Amino acid sequence: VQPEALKEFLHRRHLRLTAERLAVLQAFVSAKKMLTPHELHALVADANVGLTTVYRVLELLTKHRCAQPFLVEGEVRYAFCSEEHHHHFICLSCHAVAEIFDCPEPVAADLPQGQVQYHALDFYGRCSACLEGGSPC
Amino acid sequence: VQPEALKEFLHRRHLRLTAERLAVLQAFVSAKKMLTPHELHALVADANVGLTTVYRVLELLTKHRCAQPFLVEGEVRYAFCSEEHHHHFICLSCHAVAEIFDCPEPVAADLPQGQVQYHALDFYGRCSACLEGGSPC
DNA sequence: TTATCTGCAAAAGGTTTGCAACTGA
DNA sequence: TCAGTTGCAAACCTTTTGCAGATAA
Repeated sequence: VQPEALKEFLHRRHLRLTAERLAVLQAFVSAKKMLTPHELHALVADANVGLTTVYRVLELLTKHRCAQPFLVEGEVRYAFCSEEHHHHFICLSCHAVAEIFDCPEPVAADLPQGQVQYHALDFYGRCSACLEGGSPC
Repeated sequence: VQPEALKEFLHRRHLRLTAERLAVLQAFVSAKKMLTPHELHALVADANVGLTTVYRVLELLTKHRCAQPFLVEGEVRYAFCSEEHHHHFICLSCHAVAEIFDCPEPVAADLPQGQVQYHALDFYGRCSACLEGGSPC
């Protein structure tokens, strides 16, 4: 998400573009990995953004489906998400996230077909960086 | 899980069969839905089982892959899980869980194939009971 | 008998809320 | 100007831990 896109995103919803939101969003997007609120706060600490604001931005993004919380090994981690339907590849070692736009449209025979509203499909493993270098990302 | 199976399960791991564990497990299995620790505690309250014990049983089951925590609408909910590979159908209204053993073996083209260790596939919607009756489950 | 398990109370974390000051539009 | 936003501190809730008493094996 570029500054312009963010401005447009916020303006469409009658929300204000603030330095804090910009800082949080840029840190979040450029991290390209799942972050805990605490980790995200650490990334914007030098911009003097409070932890409360980090929580509020995450809530805002989640509500607008631009972020999604996951439970990874007991911790709540947020991933930045595109608006299109997609899945994820998540690195268990460094929590890097890659979006998978090629949906295999999973169909299980013993599923109550008419009742499904949506599905979540996530792949877990190790990213190439973590497989190669011993110390990851 | 029947009492005998539980006894065998615990004995194999040098763990003790207690009335509390039996009560929690039976309530958990027979609920057939995702429960918060708090909800599970309420189900065994008349058996005088403490909340701490509920947490400890859930931790034990999770460690042995007999339970799995999910993040559903901001809440941590546990589902009882078979040992075989399976997926889930989760009712968004009453949190009923159905295990899906027919795995579609999802393959996405743009996925780093060699790196995937496992995948999670979950279907969300409304169970028949909730679709029919207005007041669900 | 004894290592394990339980409940209670306290501690520890993580997340949310109230509020006064600040600020983008 | 003024509704929306922020940071701080306090409140809240969930989960974990320490410990003394109870108990399965």
